[in-house]
Amino acid sequence: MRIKDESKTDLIFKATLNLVKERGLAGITMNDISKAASIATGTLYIYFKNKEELIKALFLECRTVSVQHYFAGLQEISSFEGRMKRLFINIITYKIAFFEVSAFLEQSYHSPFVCIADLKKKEKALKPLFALVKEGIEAGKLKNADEELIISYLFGIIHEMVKKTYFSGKKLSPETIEQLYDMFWDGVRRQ
Amino acid sequence: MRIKDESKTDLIFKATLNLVKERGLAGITMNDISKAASIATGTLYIYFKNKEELIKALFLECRTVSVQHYFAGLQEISSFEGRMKRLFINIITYKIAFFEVSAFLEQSYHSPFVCIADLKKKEKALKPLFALVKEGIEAGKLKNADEELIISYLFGIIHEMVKKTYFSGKKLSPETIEQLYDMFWDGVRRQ
Amino acid sequence: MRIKDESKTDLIFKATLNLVKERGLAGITMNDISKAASIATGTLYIYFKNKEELIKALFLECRTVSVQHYFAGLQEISSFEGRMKRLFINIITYKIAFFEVSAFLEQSYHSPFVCIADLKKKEKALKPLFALVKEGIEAGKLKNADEELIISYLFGIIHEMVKKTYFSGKKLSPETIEQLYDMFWDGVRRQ
Amino acid sequence: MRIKDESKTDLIFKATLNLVKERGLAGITMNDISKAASIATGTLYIYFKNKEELIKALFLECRTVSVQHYFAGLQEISSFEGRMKRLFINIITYKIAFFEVSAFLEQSYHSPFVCIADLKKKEKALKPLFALVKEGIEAGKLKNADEELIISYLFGIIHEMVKKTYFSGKKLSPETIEQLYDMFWDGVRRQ
DNA sequence: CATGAATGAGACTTCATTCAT
DNA sequence: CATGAATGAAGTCTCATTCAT
Repeated sequence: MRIKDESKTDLIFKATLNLVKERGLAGITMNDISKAASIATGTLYIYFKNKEELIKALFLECRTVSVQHYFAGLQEISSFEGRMKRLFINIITYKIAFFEVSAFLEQSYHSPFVCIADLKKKEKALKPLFALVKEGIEAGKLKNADEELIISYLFGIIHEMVKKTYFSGKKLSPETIEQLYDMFWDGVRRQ
Repeated sequence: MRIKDESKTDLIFKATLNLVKERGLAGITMNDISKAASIATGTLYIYFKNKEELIKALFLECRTVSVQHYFAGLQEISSFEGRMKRLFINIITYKIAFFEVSAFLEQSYHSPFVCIADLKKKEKALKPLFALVKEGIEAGKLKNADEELIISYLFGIIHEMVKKTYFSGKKLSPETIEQLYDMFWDGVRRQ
Repeated sequence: MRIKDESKTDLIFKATLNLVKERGLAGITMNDISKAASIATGTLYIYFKNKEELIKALFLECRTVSVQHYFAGLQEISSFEGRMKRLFINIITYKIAFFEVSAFLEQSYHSPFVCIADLKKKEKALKPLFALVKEGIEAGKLKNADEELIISYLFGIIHEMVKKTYFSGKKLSPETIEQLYDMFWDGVRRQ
Repeated sequence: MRIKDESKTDLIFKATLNLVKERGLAGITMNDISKAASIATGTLYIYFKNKEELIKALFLECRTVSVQHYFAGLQEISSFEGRMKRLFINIITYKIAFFEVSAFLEQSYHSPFVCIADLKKKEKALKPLFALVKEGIEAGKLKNADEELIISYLFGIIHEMVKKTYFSGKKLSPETIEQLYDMFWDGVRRQ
């Protein structure tokens, strides 16, 4: 018999992400996905109970993978400032490079597929980020604001830039990233 | 006669905005809208050719009204710093108060309903904002960055905060707005 | 607007009964039903939430109508024997004339559509029959057996005969009915 | 090798009968059957060309086995009355004990799987029963009615009782069987 | 032979749109 | 204009059957 190939899950995920990037979460059908993944419609239902489960699974996968990239290489850096910058660069670089993931996550929040319980888990995944911010505040390096406020500020800057970059069709130069980081940093550092 | 028309259009718009806020643009049907607006399905098609036109019209309406609020009372302020701050407060206050408008606009960008031509007009509507930023740069008050970069920075911060506020279910205190503005301002002012 | 025509429910019911008679409950699709009723598929879903509800509603309708026919004209007859015979004739005549109803009810019992709760209500509908049998027993005219036993005996005889008649393609002559009734009566009367 | 085959066929048959008893013939899939039989779906198709063949084969098997039970021990009884009673008891006892077989046969008649040709063979299998009834009529012991009428009467009584017993969840006591037989016998014997 | 993943036709159901009233 | 029942194309999902291992 053919062995159930878990790499097929990946195939399906990739096809879905590409379609969502192009047409939006609202505009894709199970038929679209199966065709994009070069498999039969019925096969989708071997790997996922229904459309909702497929989207939910993809959502969780995207979030997990995203967060892993965010924190890559961070523990090797000693200075707080270095880690902050590396984190910023990590996030924006990843979100640009894998815009489909970024776009999918964004749209999932407003979809009927992802429930609040799933969203709650996000904060857990971002704990190291909270810790880093807390460390900065306590060390007197960041403004004495609510951690969540600072994190919203961080992601807000990045999200908007990533979107703008994608829709403009241009590349994001290292210089622009540097400029953006400077704005971020000047905004949060204690002055 | 004309008055009756407009009031019904408004009714439809309001119903749609509320539904989108609750279920997302992907999850609403023409039937949902007509029920929420307490009119018959067929009546929708008297006022709008089809679903796409309805969404598009609502999109344009939302954008126009939004921008009007953004710039309200701005010309009465003389100092650049004052106008910048007032603009920031205007935008975030409006987006919080009319989250349904904000959420709808956000989702429309990724929908199959709003085309690129429609989006292009946005920049036109935001011209006064571009002018203000340009003025700040030329006056040496803002960092010497690309105007679009600064505007992305501005909206990024606000969008994220607005979303966070809505989903947390809490109110946004004037103090927090003040804090957020400080971060914004420290990020963009020339230092 | 077109007024929701409750006679359409009847149209759907009749189409369904005919199809079930010909192909069995297992072999019919919503598409089949809509075509047989000369309406669009979607229209079915205006009148019934889904296939299960359609079948269930038809089941209840068939049972109600059947029982009404069983007891027609019974109260005009004074003698117990007369009422018993009239009932027997009523039932077998109705089941032959409306074989589609009879067949549908039979098949519904074994379908995934009709639940036990629905079946329970049957006994309530047949109460007058139980009363008649009880009367006969207490008057010493029927064998002193459990009422349910006697009623099973009654329906068993009829059901089998009705099926046999339909599948043979022949008519059931009054003489044969008479013969069958004699067998029934000799079986139940106290001797 | 051949033995292994037959044991698997049996396994499939038993699984199918159980499922039909629980969910009805309409509600079972090849997947259900394979799971209930603890084999792979593909294996089903080694033993049966397709679903129709499986059901048809099971139908024929059930009928053959049923009839064997009906006539078991009959030739050892000398009196007509004794044989008649034994037959009645045999049939009802078997149908109660193997209700799944009884239910399956009943439902098969109305299914798209069993064709008329298959049904015709039934009468052949029941020839000894026809002979017995004929003997009774000619000996002046049974009413002078059509043999088929008497046989319908016999099976009708039994079928209804068997169904009632199963759905009530209770056991059928020997006394009740005796009572039912008395009703049957009083109904058919010449008086 | 046995397996069960893969297939895709066809079932059930939804929903944008039309139309008779 | 307003209505909402009717439509049917298109979506989601199931399941008998095939096939690579």
